[in-house]
Amino acid sequence: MLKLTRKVEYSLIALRHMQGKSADSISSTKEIATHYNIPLEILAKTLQHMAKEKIIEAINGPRGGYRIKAKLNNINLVEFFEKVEGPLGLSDCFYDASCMQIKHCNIRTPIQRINDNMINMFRSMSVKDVTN
Amino acid sequence: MLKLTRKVEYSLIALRHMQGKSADSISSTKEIATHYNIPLEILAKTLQHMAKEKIIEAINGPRGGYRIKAKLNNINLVEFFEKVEGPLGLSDCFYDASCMQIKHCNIRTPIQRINDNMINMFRSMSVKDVTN
DNA sequence: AATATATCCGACAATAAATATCGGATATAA
DNA sequence: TTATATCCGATATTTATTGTCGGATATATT
Repeated sequence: MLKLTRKVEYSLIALRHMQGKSADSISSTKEIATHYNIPLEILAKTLQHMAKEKIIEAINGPRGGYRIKAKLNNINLVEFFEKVEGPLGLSDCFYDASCMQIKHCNIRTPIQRINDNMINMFRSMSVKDVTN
Repeated sequence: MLKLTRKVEYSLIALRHMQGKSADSISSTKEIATHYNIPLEILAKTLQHMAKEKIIEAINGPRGGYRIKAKLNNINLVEFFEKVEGPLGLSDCFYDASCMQIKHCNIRTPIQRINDNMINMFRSMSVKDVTN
């Protein structure tokens, strides 16, 4: 529990990889996948997703690939995680009402407090803090 | 991602339930399961596990059940999560060496930093902070 | 002593979430 | 025109979580 997903890990690996090169140089999916031992198709999807979210931009065609588009120090980790994986929360009940014990639940408020702490912690870090 | 498991949620619900009663009164699995709409067998396992970890103690036989044994303000959330669910970490590689890109991984250290922040945050809260 | 109620516990089954694969499309540099 | 790259929906596989079953042991009550 409390794990990041591979999608998030692969996204961060890719961003850090691009970050290490000159600003407008282009990295292809294959280049990144082989270098870090990531399944090509998965990484492809992950990068396409980030492109759709305007974090990176795609260049089509041969010699194409991706390069960083957004200012990574302007994206905090909550925003980033939500762009890549969707809503964030220790329990589903914070963004999805359906729960068997919604009426009797005695830990919703306490867990909400922990959740807030966690969110604040992630919000205090930018993507650049991770990729630098 | 970054979710608590039901096992943890059920454990906290049960503890908070017991916390709300006089110190030596006993709560049976059935009582808790029906009140909070938790599958009986799952809750049974969860409570047995907490008993083995000396967080609660079991009283056998009819009119038996469980009551709180440990000082809940002496158990921080990292200890608690690890007792209930095992090792804690944003990625497996912090406690399990096997990783495809262990050699080339470029985000291990950055993620370790986030991980440390998260651990510190959980360590600063006691179980009692949640169940009170 | 018999009975009913409770915990105990290993093995297994079902479900859900995450991870990975496939097939075929479109874009474009050379 | 060709080769290389992104694009993207559908689907399969794997893993982790969640839940079920069967039968054992302990003990208060009658």
